Amino acid sequence: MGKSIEDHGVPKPTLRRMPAYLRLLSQLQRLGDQAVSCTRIAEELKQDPTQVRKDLAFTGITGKPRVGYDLDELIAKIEHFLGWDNLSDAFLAGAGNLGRALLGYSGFTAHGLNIVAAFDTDPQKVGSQVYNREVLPLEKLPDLARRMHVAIGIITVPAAAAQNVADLMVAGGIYAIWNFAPAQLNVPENVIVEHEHLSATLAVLSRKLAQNGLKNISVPVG
Amino acid sequence: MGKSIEDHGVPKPTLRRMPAYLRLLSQLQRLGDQAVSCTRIAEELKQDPTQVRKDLAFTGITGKPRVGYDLDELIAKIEHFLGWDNLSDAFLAGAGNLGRALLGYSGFTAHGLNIVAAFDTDPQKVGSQVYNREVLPLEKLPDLARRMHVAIGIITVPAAAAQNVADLMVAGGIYAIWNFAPAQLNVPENVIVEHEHLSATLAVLSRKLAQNGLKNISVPVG
DNA sequence: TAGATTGTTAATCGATTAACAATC
DNA sequence: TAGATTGTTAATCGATTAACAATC
Repeated sequence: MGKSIEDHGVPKPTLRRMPAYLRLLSQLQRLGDQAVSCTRIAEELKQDPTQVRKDLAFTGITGKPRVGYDLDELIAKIEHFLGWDNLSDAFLAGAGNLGRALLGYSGFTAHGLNIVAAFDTDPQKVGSQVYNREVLPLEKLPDLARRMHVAIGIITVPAAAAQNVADLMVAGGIYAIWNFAPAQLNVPENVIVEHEHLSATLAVLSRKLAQNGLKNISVPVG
Repeated sequence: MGKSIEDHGVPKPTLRRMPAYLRLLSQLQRLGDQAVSCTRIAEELKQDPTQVRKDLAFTGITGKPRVGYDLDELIAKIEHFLGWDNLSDAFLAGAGNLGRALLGYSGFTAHGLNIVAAFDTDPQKVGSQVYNREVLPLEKLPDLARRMHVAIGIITVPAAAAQNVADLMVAGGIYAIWNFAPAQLNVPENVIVEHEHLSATLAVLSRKLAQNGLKNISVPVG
């Protein structure tokens, strides 16, 4: 409901495929390739070549018939398209195992994400350092977010605490939330929320398993 | 390409919405409600009522006009539909922070998932216990998987190691893989793979941010 | 009964795939 | 040149949303 006026109608599936392109392209770049065709990309990623071509067209790239796309240029265009060519600061709430995993992942800076601090309510955790980031008391989040102009909030707290954390983030002027808690979040319209709902993926996996399970087991191995 | 013969055409988006229904329904159950209407569900989850009705119809439930669906029955039907009413054993490879987060999450048993052991190559980790699960050497995975008839493999290793781990899982007869590594996996056709690609979600978030960012910042707060 | 809700068919919307002319 | 590949338009497919009769 109400797509942004600024969004030039990029399909969400297209956006979700972009990182896979980027990964493959970086590999090819490391191998010393200069150019790449949609045909090649499609083969490697087991996708439809036309789909790849349409996806890439959204970045504004222009290719050469019989050659394909310039690799360096394509990578730059995709990174710019996603806004991964400049960093946004982020606060992470919930310094448990999942939070630590995200804090410890070094790949995010290449994805435009710079987690600058973590927050928790646990006095045992507050004051400690996790992968060179300070763990601060949760109640300080709104004030600090506002003062540091932090754009992104990452929620890795238990489901029961998620809405409260989201409220604090919104209060601090954060307007993009990446939510890992299995909970619905109610936020103002202008705040972007993307959910990482593990249970959604698990539902697909479970259902396929329940459907295919018997078939697979009944096939003799030797 | 080649949808399973056994899959009675359930749309993937429908499957992905099921866990959210289940969460809401359990909440209502705890509040003591006996029945629930699609209208109600749609309102709570901010969805279209017709869509909810269609989704629920896949579970085989029948409702009563003016009343809705019996809450207990609906929960049972969804759980059965997803195969969450009986447990599947799973092996987890990669006992880092993310692996630990999954091992420590107690909600999976309610989602049909029983992680019985973890595997790692790090001698420091091997032999230890993580949330009551033994951490075993990775090379033992195939043999153990086969002997224990483990159906599901969870990959939480770095991207560079993911394909090798997938190969070991397939060698052990595992036929459903839940992949958290930012890597493509090549597996035989009959093996189910579902990816938890954080970068895909991040791409959507980043793009929206890049598009809406200026607009949001320019709106005065007071 | 009146009216809220179900179940289902039809219309719309959006994404994928196919077809094909243009080009290097 | 011949032919692989791009760019784009048209056709298909699948999911969402609208419309509406049936029902309790």
